[in-house]
Order: sequence, then structure tokens, then C-alpha cells
Amino acid sequence: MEALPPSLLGLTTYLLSKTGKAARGRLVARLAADGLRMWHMAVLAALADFGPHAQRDLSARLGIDPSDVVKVLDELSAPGFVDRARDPADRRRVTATITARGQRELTRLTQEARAIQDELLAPLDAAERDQLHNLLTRILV
Amino acid sequence: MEALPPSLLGLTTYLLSKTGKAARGRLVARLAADGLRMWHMAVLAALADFGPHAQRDLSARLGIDPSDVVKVLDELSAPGFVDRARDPADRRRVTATITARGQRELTRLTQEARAIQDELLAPLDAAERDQLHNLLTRILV
DNA sequence: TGAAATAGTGGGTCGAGACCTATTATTGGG
DNA sequence: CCCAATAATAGGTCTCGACCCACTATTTCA
Repeated sequence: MEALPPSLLGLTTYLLSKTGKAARGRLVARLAADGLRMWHMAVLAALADFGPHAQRDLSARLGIDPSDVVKVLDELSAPGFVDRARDPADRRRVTATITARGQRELTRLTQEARAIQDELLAPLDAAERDQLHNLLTRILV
Repeated sequence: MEALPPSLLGLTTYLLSKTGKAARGRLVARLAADGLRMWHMAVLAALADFGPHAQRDLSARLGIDPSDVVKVLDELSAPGFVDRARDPADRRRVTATITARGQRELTRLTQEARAIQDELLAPLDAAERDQLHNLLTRILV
């Protein structure tokens, strides 16, 4: 009297939704310990991987509303994870840059994400984890 | 200037979260067309797979708050997808039963979920879809 | 040079999900 | 037989993500 309905478990859509929720849930919990949310990590990653962005470009890259970028950057610059500077070439633009402190934070968060991954994927061996990673990558195109 | 950060794409946690969100998003959109949400489908599936439940048992099986079960059943009985009847053996209990109409609705929803699945998993061949399904099933334990 | 477009910002809304509490009816145990 | 536990219910809170509009500063272009 405690199993989930097979009708649902037979749907890959449902399994994806459920495992995705588990993955996100755990990640969100760790981020919350630092007062951050998903978008904060995504923004830090984008700045680390691709260098400084105008806020508009962050918005386009991550698919986040421009007005929400403002708020995320507000919260990332408070603890000194990013710097914001008006672009001299186009004074409408504000360029966001990750700081050394922000880099360190991102590294820490990434390590924790890998720890979560190890818990979540515990039932799978290394080859299977690679397989899963591969399949998911191809789905996202 | 439009790629996602490799730091994130390298995390299976992130890929799971992202594909899960995509899967759930599409499913939710179809359900919304019928004025339903995820829990409605889950409840219909549980009633179809395991037969009539006391509300408390539905709550335990699906991991949903008892007071939310009430609301979901309210919304499922309005269009006649489930019947509610006071249990004569224990008049505190209310037994929820899926109707023929509810069965039909569930079948329809399941078919649509499979259609969504086909779109989402388009980049994978049949063997790979099975593989994915298998891996996800094992993660959920 | 004046009008339209663009970038950022502040201030909201809205729905969903998870959760929580009080109340009523009913049952079962001491 | 009475009290504690249980089931359902109504009502509410809180947070989050996604979205949207108005406003200002600045740039571009006709």
C-alpha cells in the first residue's frame, strides 16, 4: 500500500520530472544555505565561463527576464561575488564581472553539486552515469 | 553569444533539473488545457492502478498533504472523474473511486504524455529511450 | 535635432506547491 | 462510557518562479 502508480512510472516524462525535481530540490537546499538560488549559480557560471556580460546579454543567454537579472545581480554584488560597472562605450549598459570571491564561491557550489550528484546517482556505476549524462545532453540539444 | 555555461552543462544534477523542468513544463501545459494539474493525474493513476482509496491512503501513497487531497478530489469530482462515498465500515473515511469517465480521461492524458515524450526524446533512438527509462527508474529506487 | 529604440531599474501581479492549524465527525481503547 | 486518536475538511500562510509595466538615462537614426 505504498508503491507509486505503474501508469506513471511507465512514463519517461514522469520519471524525468520526478528525478529532475529531486535533483533540483537538493541543489536548491544547498544554495539556500548561502542565501542563493538557482539563477545566482547560473549567472556566476555564465560570467566565469564566458567573461563579463552586459545584463541584457546575461538575460538572453540564460533565458531569464531582464528585470530579474537586476535582482539576481543585486544579490550577487551584495556579498561581493560580482562587480557592476557602467560601460564607458555605451553608458546605458552595465557590465557584470565575476570577482575572485565569486569564483571561489562558484567552485564551492560546483563541488557541492557534484556531491549531491554522487548521492543521487548512487545506484548507478561510473559507466552508467556517463551514459545518463550523455543521453541528457543530447535531449537538451 | 548564446550557449549555456559549460560549468553547468557538465553537471548531471543540472541536466536532470533542466530536462525534468522541460518534461514537467510540457505535461503541465497539456493538463492545464483540461483545467487539471499534476496531482490530478497522479490521483487518477493511483485510483486506476490500485483501486479505490480512502483519502488518507492516497495522501500516504503519493506523498501529498491530506488537506490537499481534499482539494484535488473536489476538482476531480466536479467533472465526474471520481466518485466519493462515505465508507460504511468506518464512517470517518471517504472512499474515492475512479469513474468510467475518469478512466477515459486518464487514458487520454497518458496518450498525450507519450506524445510529449516522443517530442522531447526525439534525439534518441528506441534503444536509447529504453536505456534512459531504465537508468531513471533505478535512480528513483 | 527630435523621435524611436535600447538598457537598466523598481515595482508590482499571479499561480503553483508545500505546509500548517482549527474544527467536526467518528471510532476504538482503557 | 469517556477520552484519545483518527479522517476529512475549510481556511489560511509562505515562497518561488515567471512575467509584466512604467519610468529614466542614453544612444541611434532619419
